[in-house]
Amino acid sequence: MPKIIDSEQYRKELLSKCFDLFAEKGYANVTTRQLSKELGVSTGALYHYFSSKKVMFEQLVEEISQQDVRMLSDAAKKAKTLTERIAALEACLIENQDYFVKQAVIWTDFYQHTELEEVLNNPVFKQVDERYEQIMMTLLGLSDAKLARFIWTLINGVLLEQVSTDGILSFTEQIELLMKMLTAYFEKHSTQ
Amino acid sequence: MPKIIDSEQYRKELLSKCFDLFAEKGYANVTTRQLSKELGVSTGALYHYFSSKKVMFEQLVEEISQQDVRMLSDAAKKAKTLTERIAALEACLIENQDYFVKQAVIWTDFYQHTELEEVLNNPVFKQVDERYEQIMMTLLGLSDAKLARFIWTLINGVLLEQVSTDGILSFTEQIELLMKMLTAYFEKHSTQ
Amino acid sequence: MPKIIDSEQYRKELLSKCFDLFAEKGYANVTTRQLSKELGVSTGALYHYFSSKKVMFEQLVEEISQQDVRMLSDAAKKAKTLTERIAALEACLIENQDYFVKQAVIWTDFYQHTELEEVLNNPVFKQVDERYEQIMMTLLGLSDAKLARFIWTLINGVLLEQVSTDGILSFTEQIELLMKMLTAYFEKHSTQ
Amino acid sequence: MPKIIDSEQYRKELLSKCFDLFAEKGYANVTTRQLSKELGVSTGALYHYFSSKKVMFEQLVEEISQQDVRMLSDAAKKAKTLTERIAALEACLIENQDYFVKQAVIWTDFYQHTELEEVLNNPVFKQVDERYEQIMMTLLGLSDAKLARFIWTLINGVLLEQVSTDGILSFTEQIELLMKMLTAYFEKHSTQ
DNA sequence: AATGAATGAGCGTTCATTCAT
DNA sequence: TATGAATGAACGCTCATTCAT
Repeated sequence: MPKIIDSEQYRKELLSKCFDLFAEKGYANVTTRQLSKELGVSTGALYHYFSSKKVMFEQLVEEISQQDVRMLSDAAKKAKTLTERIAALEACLIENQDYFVKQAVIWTDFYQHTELEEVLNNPVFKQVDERYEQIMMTLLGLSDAKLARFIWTLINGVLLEQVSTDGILSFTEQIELLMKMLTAYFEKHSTQ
Repeated sequence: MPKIIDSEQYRKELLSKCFDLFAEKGYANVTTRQLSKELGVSTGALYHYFSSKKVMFEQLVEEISQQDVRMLSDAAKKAKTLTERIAALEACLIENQDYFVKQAVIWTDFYQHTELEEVLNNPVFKQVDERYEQIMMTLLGLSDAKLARFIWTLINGVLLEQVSTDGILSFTEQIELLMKMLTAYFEKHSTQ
Repeated sequence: MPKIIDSEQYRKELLSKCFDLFAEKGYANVTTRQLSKELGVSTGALYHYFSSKKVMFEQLVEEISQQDVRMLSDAAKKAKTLTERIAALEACLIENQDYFVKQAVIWTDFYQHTELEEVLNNPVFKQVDERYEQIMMTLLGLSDAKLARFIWTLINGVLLEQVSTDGILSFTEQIELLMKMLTAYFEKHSTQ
Repeated sequence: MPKIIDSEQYRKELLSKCFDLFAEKGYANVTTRQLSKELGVSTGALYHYFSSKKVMFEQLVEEISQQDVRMLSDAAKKAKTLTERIAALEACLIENQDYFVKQAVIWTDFYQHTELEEVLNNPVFKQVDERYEQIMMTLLGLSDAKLARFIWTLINGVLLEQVSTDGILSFTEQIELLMKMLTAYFEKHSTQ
């Protein structure tokens, strides 16, 4: 029980430690006792850093979205042509497969456990949603926001499939297939 | 004998009545009291027909898969060419949009609340998974099981997106887009 | 664990059983576990009959006020002259000393743990307050509501004193003294 | 030596600052965090000056009793006849109405949260009780200790009534009425 | 077959108190 | 002295499940 000096720093550490637990069991199936045990602190300490389990989860979701943006932004930097961009996205997803699967699970869980009105009115989540749209537009050099969002939707579909099959189906294969579909679609619809 | 039939019939009625509740609130957020109230029976009666809440949910999932197969089979009957088949799938999904969204939510919820090992070892769910694979193969006239499964995965991605945006994004548009992508992919890869 | 048939009846029994506990320890110092143990039921059963600890306490307060009115009404019946009325009040208080002391403690506790606005706006408690006023007016044949209320106030002072001294000071003596004061006051101010 | 004096002085300052908080919310409803925030110190500092919340409360009660004695003693100084004494008591109570109401609340709270045996065996509180008795005897020139104590009891009844009605009933009126009763009683029983 | 009262482990949360700094 | 992060027992309450009727 060393005394924590950088409180903000420690809060983020706690968040990153609870990522796996929430991803594996889901919000409703993780108890605060499990959380505190896993994080190596008392339940009281948890409430010192987060005003409730719900708030903790929300802050985790926020944290994740920032990390996603960071990862995908980095992936986009070197790619120039559409083919290169698609390859870069594919590589980033495959490289960070475990992370992205967990992330997708947590988002799904979040939407499932939050009142819709609350989600839609929450400025943080509006912004997060827009960030995903934006990053997909930038990454693939698209001008159509809906298309960008749609591609992210399909990726999420593949990520969530991993959960239900525990990776029996090859993630790499599926992402490659998805990217081939995208390529076919772009080829067909950009030349017309 | 007639009593058993009635009882079985009644069990199925109860299941279909709890579909909406589970889809809207999620497994963990529905209490047995809510269920019994909604179904118009006592909690005791619920336990007469289902040995636990979990079993009830599992039987619902099974029931859903059978209904899915029925709906998609019907859709496939008249279609002959690949284009017609894709159109039929699109029409079926759009026509039963609400149902399929709820169904996808329930499946996701199910996987999130069940230990993986349990899912993978459960013969019922193995079979259900295979049924989805089979129906997509039949419907689209595919010989590649993985591809069939993959398409179902993408459809699920679009269905779940509806939940998080509450239909702000047009489901019809997205399904159409997905079908266009499939068409482009098939065109490109069947001629090679 | 016999199954309770007359639910309403049983609820009242539970209330009367928790009277002593609340009076001896005070609302905040009685836990629901203590209550359930003392009442011989599970904590769950408590919540079957009362929606919260607070509601339980409020219903107890209501129940008490009704009982008070009953006791004091009975006391008033036979008395005719002012002297007789005062004697009847004195007798009733002394006879039911333990009950009235506990009742006073619970009221005090209630006011101490409830937001004032809530008390003042609560129709039940308004009514209860008026009942005490009314019963004192009837009992002593007064037309002055404020005087009636004031006398009840003084009686409560004596009742609460018993708590802090645990009856070292004779309750009987003090009530007699209070009644003498009342008599002296009435004699002086009715002849003028 | 000067440090000790400062420390002692500071302790008393802290006590006087927490008077309002305890009076308004009650012992059980004030947390040590609230206390430390209100007093402008850390929770650690609180425990430097007081070994526990309970001890803090007890010392406050003691402090109050000393202040009461001081106020009532001052009131008694100039009064000579019984009529003057009663008027002086009345004036003192009315003038310091807010203080005396809070004080009565805290005493009541104290008795409600302390085991009786503990109160009765605690030399400090024995002494405090006697001080009240003494001051009432001195103030009213009484030789009967029980009568003195009884009058203080009635005054407390009126003070506590203020809490439950939030001053809707005039405190001044009620104290005047009480003093009239006392006068009537003294007149009747001193001439016999 | 059906009821709903009863159970009690376990939940999220609080808070008096401690102690490393 | 003084701080406030950390503790963990205990709180009010929930709810899947059982069982007397």
